[in-house]
Amino acid sequence: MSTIRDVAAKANVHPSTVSRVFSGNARISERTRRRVLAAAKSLNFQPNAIARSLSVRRTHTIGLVVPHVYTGYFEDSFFPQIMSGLLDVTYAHHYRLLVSGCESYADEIVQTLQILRSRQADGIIVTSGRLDVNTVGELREQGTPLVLIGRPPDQHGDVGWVDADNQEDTRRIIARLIELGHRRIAYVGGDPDTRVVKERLEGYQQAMTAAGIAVNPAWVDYGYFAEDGGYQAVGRTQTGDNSPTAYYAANDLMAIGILRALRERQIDVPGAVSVVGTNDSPEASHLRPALTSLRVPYKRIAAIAAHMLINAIKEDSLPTGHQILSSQLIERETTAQCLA
Amino acid sequence: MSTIRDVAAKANVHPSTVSRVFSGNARISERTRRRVLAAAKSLNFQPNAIARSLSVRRTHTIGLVVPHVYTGYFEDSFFPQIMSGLLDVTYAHHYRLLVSGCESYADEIVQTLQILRSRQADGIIVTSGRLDVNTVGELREQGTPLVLIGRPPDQHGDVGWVDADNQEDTRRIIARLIELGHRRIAYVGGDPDTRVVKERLEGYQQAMTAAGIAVNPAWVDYGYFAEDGGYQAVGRTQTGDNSPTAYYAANDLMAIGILRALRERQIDVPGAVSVVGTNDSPEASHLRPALTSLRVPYKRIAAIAAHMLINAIKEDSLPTGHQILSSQLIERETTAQCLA
DNA sequence: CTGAAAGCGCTTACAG
DNA sequence: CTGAAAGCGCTTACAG
Repeated sequence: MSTIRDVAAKANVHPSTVSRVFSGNARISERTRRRVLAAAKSLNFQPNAIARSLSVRRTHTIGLVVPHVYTGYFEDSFFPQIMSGLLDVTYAHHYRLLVSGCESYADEIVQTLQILRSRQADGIIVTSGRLDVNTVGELREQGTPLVLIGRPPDQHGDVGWVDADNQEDTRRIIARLIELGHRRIAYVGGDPDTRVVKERLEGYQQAMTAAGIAVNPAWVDYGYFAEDGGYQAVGRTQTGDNSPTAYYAANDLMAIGILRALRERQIDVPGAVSVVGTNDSPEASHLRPALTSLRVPYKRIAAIAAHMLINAIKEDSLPTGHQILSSQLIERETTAQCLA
Repeated sequence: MSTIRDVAAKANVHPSTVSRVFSGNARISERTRRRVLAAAKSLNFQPNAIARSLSVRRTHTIGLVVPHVYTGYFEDSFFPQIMSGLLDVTYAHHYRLLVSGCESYADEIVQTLQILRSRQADGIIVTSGRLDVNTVGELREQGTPLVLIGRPPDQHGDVGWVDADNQEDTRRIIARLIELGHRRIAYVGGDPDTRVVKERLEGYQQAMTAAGIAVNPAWVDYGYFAEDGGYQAVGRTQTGDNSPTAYYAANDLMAIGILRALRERQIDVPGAVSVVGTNDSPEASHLRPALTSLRVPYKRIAAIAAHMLINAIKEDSLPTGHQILSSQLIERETTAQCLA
């Protein structure tokens, strides 16, 4: 592999001149530019990006750590959409994405810190929904640009972040179910330690309260984002007179589990019970009955996050400010008027 | 951000000593190791990975370029599974993944070459199913480790690669359909310029020929991996007496389109027509009727590819050899005895 | 076991 | 516009 010196020798110029023609922003006479380019071409030369990074202290790379061991993480529409949004804007800015796996929540933080401290990326996108106050503080201490997908703990409101309007979106869905005549409505969350799940629960309670409905604690359940979790939730909630006539699930996989459990019990959907999922994953529209689902704009969220991050990197500042995006309820065949 | 010199000063040793305690493999007295570690900790020091990479000429990173603009690419199970397999083994070897987007086939090659030539990664995984002879040659000329997911052109059989046994898998499926009594069987491929699509077509023809069935050219169609492509293929093939009683689709999305078209035409599945998809995507099992599909072990394929690549990198050689994995037909509710 | 020096392959402020 | 030099932050062969 040839270096800038080989090219310089061949073109009969100083290495710094070669550097200048490749860095693009220096004034170089057309004649020597041509000579250098010809020499470079004949040697199949391309500048070593690592050497350049060391010199300019910028890698043109943004980091992302993904929990590669969580089954379902990759099948859920969250990850692909995030990836797609991130790639859209990194690509447009000639950035690359440095991805690390991680095998637990704790490790997710370790990997994130490692990427930042070892300067492998100019900044990082953090998607963990379980960040606590201390972790965010530690992350910020690195002085490296950072933007969160999801809401930070209140003490760190000034970090850059972008999120869906989880609480309000859920409130609206529940209000809609109430409008359809439902009163016994179940909330099936994912991992209860997760911010998004708590926010959605808030929205649920808010809507119920606003309608003057006392929430039965038995209607609040957690399926940890798994198909079987949704299935089990039905077993725990369909217990007689007080059984829910509608389910809101915090992802589609759980909604699918709920549908399966209801089918087994010969409970008609949407005749007897309505079901709403979240994320509008590809299968939602292909199911029979087609699943009503909340379409969360993850791709746009990720794109905005990447924008914030890259802008901050370019102007050598830390990202601040935030953006909150609304989701759209796609009503299909699993929701209907309550006849109970 | 502190450097090795700051730590050295604080610990009262030479920078090279600090380097040695962090690189791990040099003999250092317990006493100075402790001193150095303490100094490092108090300064929140972590070695700059870029500087290290430049020095050791190794980035501990492997490259991947993904066509981020193709709609459906991220939703198809191919990408998430590849990602997951890659992450599994890169993580285990303390490697990271450098991901670049690309916006066309030509650009895919450009980005790949760029990553290799600029030495941003120690090696690269190439997933393009459209590599021609020249491109593979050019890629190899870089002298950088490279492994293909998918089969290379015949002239480059010695490059490292791993693939599913596309032809044989498809042959087996078609033979199975024939065993069920089907004779008018349609093959709905994706992009006809793609190797995998050609290989599957071979398998299809092989099975038909072996059973003494003359292939009607009208039964061979292409849906470009899109739902609507599958839908359209039904319109073009269901044309009277010679209409297929079974469809094999090269991905599930097209199979779903086929199911939709058949439903619209009130053609019963699997009573009148059988349908087989490919990839066993998450929705396959959630559809009604549940889709029979070929489960291609992409995750394992990717993991093996990453292994080959990292091994080659570690022993400073170029990957050669290949592995071919069989897929499994998951028979569900869309296939049955032919009653026509 | 530790230090001093040269080098990895670029960039860029300083001269001219 | 171009050259010469110093520097980015590490590693490692060479001495001792």
